Amino acid sequence: MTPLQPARGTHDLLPEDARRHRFIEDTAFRIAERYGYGEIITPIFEFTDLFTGTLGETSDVVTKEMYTFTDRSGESLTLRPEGTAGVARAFISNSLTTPLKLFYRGPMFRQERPQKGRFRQFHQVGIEFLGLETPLADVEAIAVGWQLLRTLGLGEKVQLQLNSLGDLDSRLAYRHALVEYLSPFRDKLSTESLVRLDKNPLRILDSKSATDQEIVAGAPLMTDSLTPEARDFFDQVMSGLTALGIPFTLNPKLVRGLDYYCHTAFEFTSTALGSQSAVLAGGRYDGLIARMGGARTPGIGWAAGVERLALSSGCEAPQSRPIAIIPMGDQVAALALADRLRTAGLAVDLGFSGNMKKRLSRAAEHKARFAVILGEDEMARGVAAVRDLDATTQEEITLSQLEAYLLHRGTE
RNA sequence: GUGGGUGUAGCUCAGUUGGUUAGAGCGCCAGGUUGUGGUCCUGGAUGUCGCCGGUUCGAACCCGGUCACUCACCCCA
Repeated sequence: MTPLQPARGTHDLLPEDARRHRFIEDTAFRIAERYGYGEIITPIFEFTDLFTGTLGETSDVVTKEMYTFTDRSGESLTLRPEGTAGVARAFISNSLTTPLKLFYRGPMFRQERPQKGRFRQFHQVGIEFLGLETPLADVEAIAVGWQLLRTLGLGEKVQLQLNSLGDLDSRLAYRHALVEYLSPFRDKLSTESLVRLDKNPLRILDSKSATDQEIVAGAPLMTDSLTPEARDFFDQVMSGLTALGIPFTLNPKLVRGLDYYCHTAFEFTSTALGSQSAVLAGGRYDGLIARMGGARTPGIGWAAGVERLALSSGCEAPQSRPIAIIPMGDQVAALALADRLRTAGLAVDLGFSGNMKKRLSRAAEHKARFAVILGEDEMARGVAAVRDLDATTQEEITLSQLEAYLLHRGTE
């Protein structure tokens, strides 16, 4: 028998963590809604080809991290490693029309070695804005992310890095220039980067090897290879961000992991996360949907890691405040009272064990707002002591009025 | 996938050069006490010392393997 523990890189979310998790997701959706986004829920697994065809042959996500399996009918299926491919597929499958703003959330799966802020089943929230090619769409999409981070209390802890990958022509030109520059350094580059030189040279830019960085320091800048059109697009994105008061820093070495990105690439990084610093990242992917076989449809989007947001934000998820009922006498009567209050929509914390003090302190731990003490004396007199745990005041209420009283106070 | 660190009670951790029935604090449970926000007192339960194998008269301790966690690389949100 296997040990009773969760599979590697997966976790149980206990109530306290789950509350934070849901709060982050809900906050993200609430904010996206203000920008006109609607939620889309796509399947957690898709045909394997969807991912191999769209994410890029060179990405590790495809080549060695996917949870791929064959079902009983012999179909190759894959647990989604990210959200955009599924949303794009849904856009085509359902013949949706643009402009379209879609929000998604849910689990993603990658078989990586777990570490801080990185898990095999992790959760993302994300948005996709389809159909507009204007740089203002990029600005607005980034604004959604910025609002989210600020709302979660991360405004000060996070930095927006911005770059442009340019259009296809710009990209090819730059790739060429970069390879040309790097080739003379072949014997000095790290072995990883040597592989990347052929496979995905842009990746060398964000290599963490010190010697690579020295070499890269003198490399031509991506922004210098932009076509005039791409340059203009990027300028408009920057001026838009400035107009909205969103601070950013240019990072000409910022690269996107997945193949389908062009033009705007951005990444909000947090210092609270060790080496997994990207907390919300995305970019423009004008070629993706056409490449999948749909009509040519530009798009911009981002995804944020819920666990990473939870790790770096100190935000407190609001908690419901129950009414604590402390029956010292007739417990059946207390149970009935609690049930009536619950039917009326109030949260009630009913404890049967421990002495008065213990129950009161437990009520405080559970963030109860009121404690209703049903002592034998009081019940004999037909009253209950209602203690306001915030104000530490207390008054006696007759049992017949108790329900109305709590309903009134509990919703004020 | 590669490298480092760590695995002892629910949690945080002690545990001497290998030596009897493996400990503490906190938490938990029961009872008592104090009627009004963590009190105090008494009592109690809980461990295959991560797992498997080896060395040894004897292993929580030494060795090998394995699993898990963790940090970094790779990659990525």
